[in-house]
Amino acid sequence: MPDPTNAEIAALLDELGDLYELDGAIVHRVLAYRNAAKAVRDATTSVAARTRAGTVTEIAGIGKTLEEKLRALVETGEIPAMTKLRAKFPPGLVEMTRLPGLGPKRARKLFDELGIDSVQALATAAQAQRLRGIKGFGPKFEESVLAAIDAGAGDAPRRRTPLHEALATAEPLLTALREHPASEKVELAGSARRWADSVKDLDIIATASDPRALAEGFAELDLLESSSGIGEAGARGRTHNGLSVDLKIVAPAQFGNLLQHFTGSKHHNVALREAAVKRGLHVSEYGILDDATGQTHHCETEQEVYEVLGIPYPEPELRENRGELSPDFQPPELVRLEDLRGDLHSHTVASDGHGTIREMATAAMQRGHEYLAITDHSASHGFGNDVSPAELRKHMAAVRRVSDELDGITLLAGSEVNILPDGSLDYDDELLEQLDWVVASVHTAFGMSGEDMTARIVRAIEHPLVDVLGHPTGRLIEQRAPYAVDMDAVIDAAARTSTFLEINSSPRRRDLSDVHARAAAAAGVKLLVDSDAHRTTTLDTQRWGIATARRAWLRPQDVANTLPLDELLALRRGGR
DNA sequence: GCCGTTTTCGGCCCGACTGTTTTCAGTCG
Repeated sequence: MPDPTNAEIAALLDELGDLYELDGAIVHRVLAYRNAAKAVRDATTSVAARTRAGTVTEIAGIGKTLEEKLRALVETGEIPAMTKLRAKFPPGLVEMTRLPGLGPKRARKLFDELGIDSVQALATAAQAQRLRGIKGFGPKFEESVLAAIDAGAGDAPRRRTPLHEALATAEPLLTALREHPASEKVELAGSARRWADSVKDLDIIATASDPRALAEGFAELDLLESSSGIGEAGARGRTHNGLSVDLKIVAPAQFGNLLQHFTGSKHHNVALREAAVKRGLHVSEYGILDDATGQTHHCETEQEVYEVLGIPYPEPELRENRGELSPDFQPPELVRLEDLRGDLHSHTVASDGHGTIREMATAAMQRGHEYLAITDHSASHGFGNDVSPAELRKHMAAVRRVSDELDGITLLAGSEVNILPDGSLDYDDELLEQLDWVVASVHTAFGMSGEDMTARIVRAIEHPLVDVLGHPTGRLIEQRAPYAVDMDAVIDAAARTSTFLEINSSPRRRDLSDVHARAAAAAGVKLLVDSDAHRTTTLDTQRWGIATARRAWLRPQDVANTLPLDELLALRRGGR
């Protein structure tokens, strides 16, 4: 039986929290499960392995009791308490609590008193007006719960919007607000400001000379499909692509407090407030109350908020409660887009790209790059645009010719080679040896078992002619889960063989993820932020890869393509 | 259930909104 992944364990802990909540456990106990689930999800090593090794309680949020439950899970495949609770509460009950306005307490009451155990049963009872007989429930509740069910709440949660789509929606809104005569300061907050993989909605914080005029101007924007709640405090809107936007207009003296609060993350804010309480300070979105003086600090800027608390300012990308609030936090000098000197993964018309070698090279130069690897797909790509060995030889010659002809950029003749299901590559070594640069990636047979997939990828990493593992987990944000692969083993193999790991910058991928990239860097692996561009314009996707790198706490020295080409190549195994 | 430069017991972020209440519990972000 394979070990459960961190994501699987986290999901179980979240479910256990839900079940204990229905069981009437005190809120802090439930919160402990939710915190533990987050800690597991963010853990940079295998929690199952750490459970076996007896070091799992070193993870903040996991104590003796949870260690016991994790041990049972790892050794027997189940947690006894969970089995018991699952038998006690039908799964429909947990679904009911996903309805707005219906939490665990009231769901439990409906289950106990009316036997309602599913969203369907709830709808039937509400229609028959049977809910109003229960103390604490009335006609309004019946009405709103039916409306919510009608609107599809309680179905699968709505897909979060990938960041690049969200920012493409947000940027014209921000511009329009900044151009409005009544606006003063306008900033994007929320997970979009933290450059998260995806967002639920957009939060915008503003100050204005005439708040109501700004709110009305916002509501009238053609960019919005509808709006509501227009007033001096702001307005709420919905864009044509279905994203909801909250505009909050605040007094200039509190702009910093509000921006900090609505930038989050929620976990960062909770931890921040806990830390503040220990210093006799109480943080809210409106200010910081000082117990000692009874005074409330209002902060015009976010920097002031952290200053008053005596906490070093963390960049928004770091605010996930992953160590940025620990007492020994030193703000890292995070890598920036302008630190990159080149790009080591790109495609041309030779495979499935849309630009010629020269077009891609010229576009890379225009972006200030000193080098670009041309890495078209290999022989078995399978989409009708593969490159046969004979074609590859010609292609290599063409890449080198263009490289010689252009001043100011060096092209590497490379390939993105398929990792076949058995871990072998689909060009033979004799051909690979002639390439300047080899990216190895999985493009087929995603459904393998974790054990097989891990062995497959580790074998490719161990191949002496492979320079970098491309999009290591295969995930597509909000679309496809990573393949079952033991990332500890992959990172270990990469560290052992001096193989680079890629942060593929395609905004649909951002793979490695922030958590895995951080683990890789901690293990001494060098990362590459690559565009995987398929046309000249998508060379710009490196901004998303850099966002992930920053969320992974990476500094320039962690990212190899911040180096001049000769220094980068010297880091390859054996300085090949 | 976790955790400790107040504590191994007794705390555990903060505020707003809602509907059902006669002072508030539950829910949400």
